[in-house]
Amino acid sequence: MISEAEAVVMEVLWRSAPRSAEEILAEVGQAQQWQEGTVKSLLNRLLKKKAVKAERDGRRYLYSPLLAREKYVHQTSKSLLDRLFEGRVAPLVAHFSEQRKLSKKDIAELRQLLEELDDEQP
Amino acid sequence: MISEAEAVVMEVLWRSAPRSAEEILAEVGQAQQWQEGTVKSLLNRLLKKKAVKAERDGRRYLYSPLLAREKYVHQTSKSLLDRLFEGRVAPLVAHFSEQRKLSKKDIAELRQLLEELDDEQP
DNA sequence: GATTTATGTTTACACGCGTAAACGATTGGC
DNA sequence: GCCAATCGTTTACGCGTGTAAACATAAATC
Repeated sequence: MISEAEAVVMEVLWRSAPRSAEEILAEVGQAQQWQEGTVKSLLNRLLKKKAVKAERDGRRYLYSPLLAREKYVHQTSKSLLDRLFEGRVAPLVAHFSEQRKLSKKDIAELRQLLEELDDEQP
Repeated sequence: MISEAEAVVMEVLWRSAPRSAEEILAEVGQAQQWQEGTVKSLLNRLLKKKAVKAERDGRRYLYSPLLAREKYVHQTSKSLLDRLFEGRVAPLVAHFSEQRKLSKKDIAELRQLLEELDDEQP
């Protein structure tokens, strides 16, 4: 599985790829306070894990994701649901509801979602 | 923060406490294939992190949670939401919905939840 | 009282991660 | 052709984790 720092790099590539190491650093350097070497290392680990691929572009490489964000998000979330909420979504929502941590926007979107589910397969 | 293996021990204590190391092992040994020493180590790390407390009971200790499950669940889930879903619940539910990973039960419970929210503060 | 038994405490060790420095190779400029 | 800049690759190092063996200690038994 892919680590948290690695995921930061992936997020950049998921937003737009292919990208060079330099570009990735540029996009993430401020927020993360990373040096160049750090990004290089992370990219190499991601290569080893087959989460990204690299194609030569002159003297440098351009990196693209092989692992789809959808898949990563799903694995990660499912693992959390399994560990904390018996593998189901509703208990998680209930938890946030009890903690008063549902925004208006959340509630509106959830309503919308459920309506759409109604219309789906009758 | 508390690690995944440590959380397994916590779950036992959250279900019922106080418990001895032996009892914890008994409850978790099958599933985890852990030796006694492993549980002892995890308990000591949890003590150091102030996630559990120990009270003497004759020759042994009985352990109880200091960290509330609610709190742990919240920290862990919020961190995931922040990293993957802009910090909000609805996008997570949408994700599982798109993946057709909402059970009937989930959907029913979500509906219920939203109805209850209606009734709350008018 | 000496030995075994039951507990807890200390130490260990390999592995992944976050973070980077050092090294190497290729290329562009003079 | 040599030097400097630009990339990528290798190596490093401390820290947390998963997993446990080794050690210490106190109580129970013979």
